[in-house]
Amino acid sequence: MRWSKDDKDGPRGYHHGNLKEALLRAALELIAQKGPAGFTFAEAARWAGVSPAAPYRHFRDRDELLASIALRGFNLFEAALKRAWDDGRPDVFVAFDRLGKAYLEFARTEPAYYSAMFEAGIPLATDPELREAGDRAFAVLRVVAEKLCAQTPAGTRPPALMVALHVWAISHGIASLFGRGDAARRALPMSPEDLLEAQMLIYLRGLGVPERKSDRSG
Amino acid sequence: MRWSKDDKDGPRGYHHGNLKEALLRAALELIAQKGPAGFTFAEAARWAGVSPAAPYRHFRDRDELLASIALRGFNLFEAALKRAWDDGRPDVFVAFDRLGKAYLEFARTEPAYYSAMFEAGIPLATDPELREAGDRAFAVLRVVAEKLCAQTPAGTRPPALMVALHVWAISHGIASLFGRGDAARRALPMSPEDLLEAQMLIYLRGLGVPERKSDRSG
DNA sequence: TGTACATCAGTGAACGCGCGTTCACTGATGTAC
DNA sequence: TGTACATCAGTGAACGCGCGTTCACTGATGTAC
Repeated sequence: MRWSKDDKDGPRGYHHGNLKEALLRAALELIAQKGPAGFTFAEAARWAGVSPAAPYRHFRDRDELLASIALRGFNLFEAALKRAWDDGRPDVFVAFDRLGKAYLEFARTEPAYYSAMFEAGIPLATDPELREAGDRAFAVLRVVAEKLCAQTPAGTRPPALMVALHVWAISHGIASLFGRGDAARRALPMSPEDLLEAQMLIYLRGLGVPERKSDRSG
Repeated sequence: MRWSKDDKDGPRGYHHGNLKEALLRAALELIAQKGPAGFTFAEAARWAGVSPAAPYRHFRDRDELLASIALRGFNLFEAALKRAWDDGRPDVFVAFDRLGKAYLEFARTEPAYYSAMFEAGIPLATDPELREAGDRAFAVLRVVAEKLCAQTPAGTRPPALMVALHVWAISHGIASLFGRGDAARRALPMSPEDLLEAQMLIYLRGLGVPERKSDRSG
């Protein structure tokens, strides 16, 4: 399928009408198929049903397109994490569990965004807008970490920032090693979701967060 | 610098003498600089000071060269982890801490091997030799996990395989998010080593492994 | 030790290909009056 | 409502480039006798 002129608005003739959007979608599809390195400006144009010169009206070059994808990815990611966390309702544990599952789900269902964000090697330092979007997504984890820390015994309470980084590292580790079912990764005796949930429960126990009555087993 | 004919054995003239090795080294250097996607057969040949047709005497194609690198990487990785673990001497905790640091050190000092092994998307399924090498490296973590589990209260003892996967995920998560100092990654308020050590200690506490007297702080 | 020969490991020229990029251009759209 | 014009968003042809790959070849090395 092609995200071309007749996608939704009907045929547009000479002007595409929504080429920028179509190029982003084409790039997402190509990245999902072949990884961030395996997409070219020219092929994205072809997918959009447009001449190879057309993309230059909308993006300076390949890297700018990739950065746009990462930017949008961070925004979607932030929204997905926020939605899952839902301000910690009905309680911190249920919400935290949802958060982990949402993380894995994002990595699995949006592999192109995920790899543009974390694996494509886009230099965050040089793009403030991108960096801020990444920071906003991380801020969600940061808030979650604060709520978790608030549950720990006051004497040995760890820094929330550190806990946020731990949560991120665990999630990213599982997502990138096991979370996307391609042939390069190995088979598992349990689902990534179960693996992550178990790991999070052990980690929380280690933090000294009191356990809920129901799930002692992990 | 070039890994060319006069590298060690003196000038060889028409025959390179050790081209296969030189190509592997050139590829490692190129991958370290530009990522697994950013190395080409032709450029590796140029680095080795050899015509673009020469590599075909030693590798069927680019993918075979990449797979060779991943294979060697797994072997080196296994050796590094084993060396760090040192059969759990002088005790499980000290050895486990060393293991984590060795993991991060490998990812940092051998980024080319590391990304060929875990990020290049080489299909493990189709290359038994590669898969076995990867399995042997993982087996080290598996043994470590068993020793850790042996320290936990018998009633709630978790499966060693799961613990091994957790240890791997934590290490990989930190290594790939924070462990290599390129511009794409973000600044941290603490070293990856400290971050990993703290996370491992919390995890062990959560497993119910009794703590050593000295380090209650994490 | 010397010679003839087979094999090995390179050369270098050539090819087709797709990419990134540019350029002058032109059809379509929006707007002022 | 119609017309003139400016601007926008595309075209399509062309370019140089580096890559992967092949081919007949040849210099170097090893070995049999």
